Amino acid sequence: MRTTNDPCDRLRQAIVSGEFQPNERLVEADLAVRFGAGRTAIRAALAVLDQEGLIVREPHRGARVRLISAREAFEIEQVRNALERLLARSAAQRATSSDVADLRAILATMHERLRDGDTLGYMQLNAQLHRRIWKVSDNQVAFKMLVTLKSQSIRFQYGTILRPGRPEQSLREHVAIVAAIAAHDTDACDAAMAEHLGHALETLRWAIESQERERPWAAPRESVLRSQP
Amino acid sequence: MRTTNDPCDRLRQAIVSGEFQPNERLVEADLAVRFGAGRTAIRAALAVLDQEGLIVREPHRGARVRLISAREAFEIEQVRNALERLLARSAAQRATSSDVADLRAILATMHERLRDGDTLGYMQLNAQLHRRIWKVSDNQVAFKMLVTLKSQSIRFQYGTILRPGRPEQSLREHVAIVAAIAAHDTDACDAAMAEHLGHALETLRWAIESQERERPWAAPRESVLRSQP
DNA sequence: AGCGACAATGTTGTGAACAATCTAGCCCCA
DNA sequence: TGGGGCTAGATTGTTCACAACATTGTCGCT
Repeated sequence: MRTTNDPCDRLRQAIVSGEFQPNERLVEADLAVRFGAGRTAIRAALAVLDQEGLIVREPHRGARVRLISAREAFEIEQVRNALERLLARSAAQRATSSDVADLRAILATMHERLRDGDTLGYMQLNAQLHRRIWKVSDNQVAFKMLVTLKSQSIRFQYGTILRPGRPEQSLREHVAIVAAIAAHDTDACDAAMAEHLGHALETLRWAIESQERERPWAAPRESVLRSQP
Repeated sequence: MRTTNDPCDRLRQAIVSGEFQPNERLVEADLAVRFGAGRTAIRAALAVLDQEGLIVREPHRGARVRLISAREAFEIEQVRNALERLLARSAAQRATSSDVADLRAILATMHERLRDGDTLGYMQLNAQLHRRIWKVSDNQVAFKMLVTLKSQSIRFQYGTILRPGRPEQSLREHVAIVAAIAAHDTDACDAAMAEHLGHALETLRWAIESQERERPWAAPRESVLRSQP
């Protein structure tokens, strides 16, 4: 069953789930019949998605799914890095024992998934853990930004887990983060999150490079990949 | 002379410049005649401004200028803090000698303004210096976010400069930041920016509290002001 | 007087029609 | 054969009218 009928949400879902390819044209009339909505509603949805950075609109030429360049993926990941560290600090301050229990429960399930080789399930729990931390830290502004960033960069997230040995390392890092939160150790939590996301950034770089190795024609490669230490 | 005719920009300008009071109703038809645009254009503008967080829209009840709470102002300032530190690091890596010269020129002018007691001019140059640093760091994603955040929190920025002794201290901090950029010392630049924005956060808290002391009835005060160390 | 139903008014949401603009295919001519 | 201009179709941008909804003031009843 579908939870919302808002064309905006449905279109967003369709884009992030890869139902529409990058650079694919989004014709208002087609979307209208597809979602059973009027062209006005579609138009409003496109305006929102444009603001969110999921699509690009050119005057009199319509909207297309936005293709996130490798360079932009790095920028997004860096911003995510900065915001997650902020929220990690805040979470270490505010976390209640109930919060910590939740986080540990997620961690335990992640451990199971990893043991069973359920990589996809692990990834989902990974995202869930981070979201739970965001919730603990209780910063609405940063929260919304992170959600938007996530939807923009989702296309790049899939390759990152394929790196050999990465899931095991990732789990260890998450354990450290939750431990720091439980201990209310702000600086340690910041450091643990920084280390985790530093590795995530490194892995993203690896994923993009290996992807470009397979099909170097796919995207016009950006020159400045290695910019951050 | 007016630079743009886009109703969205004009409406945004009108809101951030205080032409519309917080919580004031924004009736589409009125705005349409005021800006000489159709209701459709106004509608699109409202959608954008809603996404930017400058207004709130309720179904069938129209749009109002968003009132930023003190709590939200803190959240915004914290996010700004995190992003500016990121960009400061990046700027320290990438800055060319020409960039450094520009920054030093701005700094010199700030010094003059301060000596002449031109506080408003100092504030404008302050913003200009920060923007120049953003440009050096060359992270489009973070840049756009910072611009949006700035427009949201502009109402709170005015009080901060009034704190006794703050401008002098602020200038010293900016000098330290630019010095770190010139030396390409990433960590020092991060630290200098962190210190600067930490003081800015503290000053914001002071400004809000003194404002509430003058008119405690103005806004329903949030309970958790002192949340960050 | 107090209170609830209800009409009157103002405002937003939506669909249809029309105008403005872009794109692609075609023809004509060198 | 290949390129330039032109027409036809497709698509977006805009206006208008009207329906849907919320709010407010009024009237009648107790």
